[in-house]
Amino acid sequence: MTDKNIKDLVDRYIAVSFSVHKKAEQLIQDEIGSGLTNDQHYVLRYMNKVGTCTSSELADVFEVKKSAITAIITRLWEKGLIQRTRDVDDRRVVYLTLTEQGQSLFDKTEDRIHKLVGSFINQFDTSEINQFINTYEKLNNILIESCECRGNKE
Amino acid sequence: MTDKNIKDLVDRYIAVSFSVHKKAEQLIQDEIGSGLTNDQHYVLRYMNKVGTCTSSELADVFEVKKSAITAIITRLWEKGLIQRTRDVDDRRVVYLTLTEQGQSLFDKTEDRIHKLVGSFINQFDTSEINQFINTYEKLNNILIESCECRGNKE
DNA sequence: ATGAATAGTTAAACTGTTTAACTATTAAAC
DNA sequence: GTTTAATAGTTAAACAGTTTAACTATTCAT
Repeated sequence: MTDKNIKDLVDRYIAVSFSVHKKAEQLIQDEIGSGLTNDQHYVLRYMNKVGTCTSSELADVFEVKKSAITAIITRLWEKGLIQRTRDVDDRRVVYLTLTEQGQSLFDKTEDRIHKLVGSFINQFDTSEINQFINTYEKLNNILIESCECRGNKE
Repeated sequence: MTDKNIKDLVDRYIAVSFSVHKKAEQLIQDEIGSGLTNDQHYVLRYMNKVGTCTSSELADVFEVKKSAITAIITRLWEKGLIQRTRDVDDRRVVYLTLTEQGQSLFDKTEDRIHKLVGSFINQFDTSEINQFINTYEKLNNILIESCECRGNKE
């Protein structure tokens, strides 16, 4: 591949990924309403998936420091969306779970997001979607490997 | 497509796009060094592309309010990377350009980024890259249309 | 039993963001 | 022409998210 091709590809990729990222965040923001930020929504999403987790686990998953998680968790906790429960055996550990309110908020939002996504994927055929997400995941693996080589463990 | 398929697709897409976004930002951060944030780099990138621009233009391009641009521009200006020049005809307007220092910093960084990207795209064949970015751009257009329908002009 | 490691929090500092008020300037209406 | 609108940009206050560094409390290891 020539240098110019690489340059064009970089420009094109940065432009489209910026725009898609921005638009997607905006659409999600519309669905979750003004009471929650996107990042807070992603935390609820993860907790919905795994049921119970800890701050350290969230810091690993979202690739940020634990103190960043504390800030987000505290805000969700103040909104009454999550619960903090100390482990009785290892009293350093705090288990995080969705409250009923948090669960029902997430469920409602997720419904709307699924409807929205449904309306988008009608416009692609299945093979195009599969091809796209496969390449995306392949790119992800290459980036992960590259980050590990460079010692960017997190 | 079934509801479960949609759910799986949403989960898979969110996971991979989060991870790729994070890794890409990290790799770019490694290349641009600690003196600059990613957002600041993207502003330099745009200015390198167009030569001269205004704050209002940047606000349009990056889809943020003008005051957010002022903050970023001021930080780049304090680092001596960009120049502010008042228009002599319309004295409300301030033209923004890269200083020599800003240009040379961007050029050096861009070289390294191109080398890095070059090492990645070796691992895909051309048709896969084209297919991927075409679908990505198609998705972008769908999202743009959807945002416009909902009145999210910016 | 002491010292090291772990889980989580707190505080300070910073970037990026929005809203709202403001200045300065230009354009439009009359 | 003067007054009114709109435009370009900045400033200030407030907030979310982030990191670093110091700290508490607890558990593990030797």
